[in-house]
Amino acid sequence: MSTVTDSRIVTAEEIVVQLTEAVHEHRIQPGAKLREDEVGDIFGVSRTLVRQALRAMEHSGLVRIERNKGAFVAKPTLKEAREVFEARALLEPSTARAAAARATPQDIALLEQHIIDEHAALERAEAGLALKLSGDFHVAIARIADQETIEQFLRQLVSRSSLVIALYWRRRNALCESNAHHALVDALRNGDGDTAEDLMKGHLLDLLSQLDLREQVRGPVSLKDALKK
Amino acid sequence: MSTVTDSRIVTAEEIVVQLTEAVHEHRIQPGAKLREDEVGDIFGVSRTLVRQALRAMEHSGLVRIERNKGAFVAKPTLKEAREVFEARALLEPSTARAAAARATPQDIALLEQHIIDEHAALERAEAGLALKLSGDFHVAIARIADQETIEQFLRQLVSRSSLVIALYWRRRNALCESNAHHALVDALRNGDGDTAEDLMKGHLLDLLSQLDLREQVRGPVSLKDALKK
DNA sequence: TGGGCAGTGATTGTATACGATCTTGTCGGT
DNA sequence: ACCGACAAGATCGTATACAATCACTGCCCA
Repeated sequence: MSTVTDSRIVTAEEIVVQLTEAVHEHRIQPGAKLREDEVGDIFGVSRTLVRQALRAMEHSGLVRIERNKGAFVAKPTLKEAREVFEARALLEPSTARAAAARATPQDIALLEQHIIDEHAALERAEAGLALKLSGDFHVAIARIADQETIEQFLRQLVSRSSLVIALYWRRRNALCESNAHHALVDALRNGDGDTAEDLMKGHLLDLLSQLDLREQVRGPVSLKDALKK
Repeated sequence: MSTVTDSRIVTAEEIVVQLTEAVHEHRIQPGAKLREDEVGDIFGVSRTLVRQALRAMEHSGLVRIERNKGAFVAKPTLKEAREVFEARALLEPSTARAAAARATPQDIALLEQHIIDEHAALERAEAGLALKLSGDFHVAIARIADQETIEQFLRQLVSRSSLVIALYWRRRNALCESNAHHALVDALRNGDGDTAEDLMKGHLLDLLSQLDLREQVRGPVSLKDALKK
């Protein structure tokens, strides 16, 4: 089966979702080229819709488009990586506090199911899926806080975080232990905003500490970059 | 002159900039329809580029696109209006602090020129232009802080703020007195991060207090909206 | 007289076609 | 043998063409 979605209505948004998932789950590596014809063939649509999708992903920072060159999965620099987590540190703690004040039992149940799914993915050694679910968890909190604007920003930041993790994660084995997530859910259930805010702040710092943002030893983008001088 | 830019290379980005400016300066009202053919004729390009531009503006929240209906300048609801300023309250104070630690004499000079331009626009009774410049001032601070990610978010938030102001501004005459901006520049010049952060926080609260976010009494966009039922 | 319904024009959605630009491979000169 | 110019192929950028959908008008009928 060459086409992912046979006999289905494929919209640009659908392509964005599928590609985004693939990037989140690290099935497509940062720097990978996304040729318009190729993607179009896979989804069974013309380049028109593919271009729309790629532009959308460029706006959310997941894809970089170079004129007359094409679209590539973004490769955040060290600076960008730091900026992403700095922005998250500004947005998420307050949002967690707001979520604690609004979380309904249904919300809590949803988050708990989320954690279960995450564990299951880890046990099946599907690290990519687990990472994606972990990101969704953070977005879900913004949704519970009923902050659509921040949720939208956070979606972008979580996406870029996934790229950062693909590039700068220190030890591949130990994925973010969801103890932090568990504790957060507890705080939300109790409506304890102070604790939720602190836990979120700590959780983000913890994530950051597991990244290797000191020196760029990682493989260079292009040969030109690698060999210049 | 029917075309804004005769004998010039017009790119999608150019269209975004021009349209965005027009919205910022309130020359296009929230809710206004942006027909693809019409915009295309004005800029002398085909609908392809116009669609690209409108999609981009949709992503930044300045335009809302309804399938098979067309693109409209966004009309933030009361909730969205509040969210915009809540998000700014989270991002900007810290950013002002960071800017205070990094601002060079050139940066300060740039901001001061900004304030002068703003005053000049006010004296010429060009309220729209003054508003746009005022927004640029906030973005400039993020740039000084060297936070590209936050700068990008802030650009969107300032855009939407412009829409919010168009819809919910209480008294049309008194535009944001740039005393606040002046004091901020002073703090930045002195490298006083604490003061800069506090001033920014107060400035945003001040802006918010000048909005009428209680009830939506404002006039509807189209006759149909006005007369339905 | 008022509501439903089909026809028509206008507008958007998607695909295709053509031109521009970059990359790559080859050939001739030095 | 090496370097530069040129040509062919691939890929992207923009315009145009056609299909789908929507809004509106005018008609018909209760």
